[in-house]
Amino acid sequence: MPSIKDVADLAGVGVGTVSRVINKNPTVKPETREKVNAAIKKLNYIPNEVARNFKMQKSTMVALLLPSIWHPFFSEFAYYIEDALDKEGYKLMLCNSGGRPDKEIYYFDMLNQNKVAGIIGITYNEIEDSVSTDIPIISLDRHFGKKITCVTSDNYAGGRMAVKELVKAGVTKVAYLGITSSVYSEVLLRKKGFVDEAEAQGIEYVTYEEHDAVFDDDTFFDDFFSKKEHQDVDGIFANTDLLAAKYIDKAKQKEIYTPKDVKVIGYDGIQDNKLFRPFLSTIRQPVEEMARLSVELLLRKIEGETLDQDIYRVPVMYREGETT
Amino acid sequence: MPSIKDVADLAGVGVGTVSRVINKNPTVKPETREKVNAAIKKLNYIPNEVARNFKMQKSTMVALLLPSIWHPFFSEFAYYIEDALDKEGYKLMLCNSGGRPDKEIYYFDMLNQNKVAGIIGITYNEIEDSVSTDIPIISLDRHFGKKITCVTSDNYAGGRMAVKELVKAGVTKVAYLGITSSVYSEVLLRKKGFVDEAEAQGIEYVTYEEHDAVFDDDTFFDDFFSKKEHQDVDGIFANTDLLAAKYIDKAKQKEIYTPKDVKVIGYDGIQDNKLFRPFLSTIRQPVEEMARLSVELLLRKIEGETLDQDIYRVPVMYREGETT
DNA sequence: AAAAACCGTTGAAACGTTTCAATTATGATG
DNA sequence: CATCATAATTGAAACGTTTCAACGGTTTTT
Repeated sequence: MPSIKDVADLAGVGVGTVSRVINKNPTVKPETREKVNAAIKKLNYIPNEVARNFKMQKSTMVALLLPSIWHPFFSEFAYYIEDALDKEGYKLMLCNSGGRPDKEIYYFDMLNQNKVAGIIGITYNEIEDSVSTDIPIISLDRHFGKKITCVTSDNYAGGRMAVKELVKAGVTKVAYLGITSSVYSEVLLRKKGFVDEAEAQGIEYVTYEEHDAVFDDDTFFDDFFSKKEHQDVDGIFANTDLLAAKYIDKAKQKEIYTPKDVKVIGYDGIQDNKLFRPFLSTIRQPVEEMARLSVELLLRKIEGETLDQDIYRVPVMYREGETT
Repeated sequence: MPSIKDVADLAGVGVGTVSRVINKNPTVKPETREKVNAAIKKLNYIPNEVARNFKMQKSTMVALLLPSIWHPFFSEFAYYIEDALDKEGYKLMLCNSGGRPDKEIYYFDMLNQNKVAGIIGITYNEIEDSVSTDIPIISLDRHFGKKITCVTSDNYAGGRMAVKELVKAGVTKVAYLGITSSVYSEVLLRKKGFVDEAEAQGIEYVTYEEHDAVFDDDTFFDDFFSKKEHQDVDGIFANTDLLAAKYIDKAKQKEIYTPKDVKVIGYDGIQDNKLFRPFLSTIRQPVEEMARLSVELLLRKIEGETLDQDIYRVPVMYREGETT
């Protein structure tokens, strides 16, 4: 592999000059530039990015740390993250934590050692502690404080919106279905929005939740359907699209049909092709916008800018499907 | 940030010794190791992976180059790739090419400059040329020759299997639906298997394909349904699950119902949750196995081993759903 | 007691780049 | 033509690690 030294020798110039040519520094005479470029071509020289990162003590690698790329929401999110990063000359490193705190910490350590330029994280952990580092971080859906900027959808508005739409569809009693986690997350506002709007509308409502550590499809729904106060529920707002889909499936087994007997609204809006049926009515998070905003904010932090907010909520919208 | 030098000074040893401690080289006296570890802890020293990569002239970064992480098949594949790589201490860099040749080449150049340890690629391009490099490569579904090892599912057997299952389900005339690309790919064997098995079974069959550059849902299916020789088709084998899902949807609009009027089998087996309906009958590629095999082979190439085959075909299986 | 063998340790060199103080070349001015 | 100002170029130093020839100390062998 030819190095910058080889190019310099062949072109009959100093290494500094070659470096300036490569980095498009304008203070180099056109004819010198010519010579250097000729030498570069002749030797088939390509700059060693690793050496450059080393010398500069920084890289253009951004890590995306999420529970699982396999999940449709995250894979769409990752798609836009990569696209946005690439447009700015950054590269994406993908880390699946499985939502496990130990793995999250393990990855944070690794990212530290690897001096990534920044991190976009979707974590279930109290990451502030693992982050003694000064690597810029964007957190999705979880607000930690000044140091870590949070990007999220307007979960509260989404919760209210869901109830409004259910009421508009003519339901008389609504239920909130949720999977909770042991850490605080903006996602909790979906429930708050639901409750507030149900009370504002003066409609009967129940909430029903289970912790993700013990969550099990069968137990969860069997419990739900067996409770007396759930019998007359005819409107469902589920925490996530996946939970909504599971509900619809389970309800069908109990001969409760959607949307005939019960209207269902999910949250996320991840369906984008014919493989996904039924087409859910849902509160759609603007995934692309959230991804691009995350990248934009992260890069601004990397550039050393201080952001004016430490939480950014992007508006959601209702997308009508076949389940209301 | 403390460096190895700082640790050495504090521990009162040479830098070489610290290096040996970090790298678990056994030729260091226990009490020295003790001292060094104490110094490491005291200074909160973490090794600089970038410097190490630089010095070693190699990294532990593996790139996954694919059309789009958004696609369910690729996102499942990526999930297992990341898992397998992480288990071996490697990291994953994700590159979405959009299937565009120019972007594929652009990424290959970039990966070269970044001296990644290896590449796992799902490409639509004649990549041999862009790969003057000696970076080990695994290619999914496309066989290029000795230099690039190919991992694929047994497409031919899959094609035959699909016909066998359709026949078993009682169909009398089968159609192959496919999207083709301009480059050779193992995927073409799905069609060959289909044709061979249809002839072996002595069943009527047609094949119907469109190039991906001009593919359009409406045109494709309107054309398909309008042809006289397609009227009595009652068994469909679609190139991919997504195409199968689209067919089912379009057929429904024409009042051709699945599986009552027509049995449909797809290829891939990407459905894994309740969001995906109907549950397709499909030829399932063992995604996890393919991913782990890809990583295993790649790492063996990275270690300098020469592999005994240049194409590895892993067996597929039939998974019965609701569409046959 | 000298020589040999072994063990543990040392620290300079090297990896390929960028940077910047120093140097040289070029051009303008009086 | 000498002087000065400016433009262009040079190359050593530095980034943090690994490696390895050399070294000193201890034990074993002769």
